[in-house]
Amino acid sequence: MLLRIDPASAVPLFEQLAASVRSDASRGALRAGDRLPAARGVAESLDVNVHTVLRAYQALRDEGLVDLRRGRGAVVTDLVTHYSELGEAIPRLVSTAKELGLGVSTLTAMIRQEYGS
Amino acid sequence: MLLRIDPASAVPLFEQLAASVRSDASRGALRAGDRLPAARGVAESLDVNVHTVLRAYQALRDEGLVDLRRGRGAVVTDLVTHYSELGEAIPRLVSTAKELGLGVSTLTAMIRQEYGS
DNA sequence: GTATTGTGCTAGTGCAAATAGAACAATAGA
DNA sequence: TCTATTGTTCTATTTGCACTAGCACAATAC
Repeated sequence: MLLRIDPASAVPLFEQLAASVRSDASRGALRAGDRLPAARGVAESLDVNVHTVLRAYQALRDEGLVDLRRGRGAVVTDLVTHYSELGEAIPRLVSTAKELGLGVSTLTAMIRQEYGS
Repeated sequence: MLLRIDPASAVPLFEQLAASVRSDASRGALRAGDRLPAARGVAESLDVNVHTVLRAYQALRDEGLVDLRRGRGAVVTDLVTHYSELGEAIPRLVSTAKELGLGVSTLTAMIRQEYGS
């Protein structure tokens, strides 16, 4: 379990952290019952604030990927199996978009639009 | 040509405006040579600032979807044909994500992650 | 019992979105 | 050519969010 961030990116740190976990989930590197590293430890090793890490964890809890409780930490739920199902569809769409010369923000904006309808 | 926004959304107004145009493009409702409504008119009818509309137009210009010049307005380029090619792949992915119970931000975050790799 | 871990609170800083007003420049059309 | 239209550029202000910081609190594990 390794969390990665790019401090220079425009994407918020807490979103990068959550995305890092989701990425592991869709790659099959995470299984139900696995425990994410403690927020305080992550914060120290990445040199970010504890609240920032916890905000990422809470985002993952809101979408049901982890179970979050004090004393115990962040535990991956059964939902993780669903994430790996998207592990094929997403790279396919992204490569298509790249071939067409579409940027990230363009593609995500189109998806947001589609979601709302 | 109808631009729609949701002032209550967390998504920036200028991005919503750009997304609205992209949506029309991918639906085939826009053709090369079509002209977007003047920024001042859009701003007035949607009750937003002119600069906000122009920022959306400039974003569309940066990605090559429109040609932007004073006096003439925003004219849709040939790139619009590419957008319609994604008109099938995106709804398919989105419906899959919805079936899995994934939210918008989750899906877009996963795509951002995939894009960077 | 004690350390660990998330929860909740207040407060401050920095940045981007959005608004506002004005002057300017290129294009279209009469 | 003259005039209205339309995007461009500039400065300035307000607002909200991300992030940091420190602290006390509560639940869980060992």
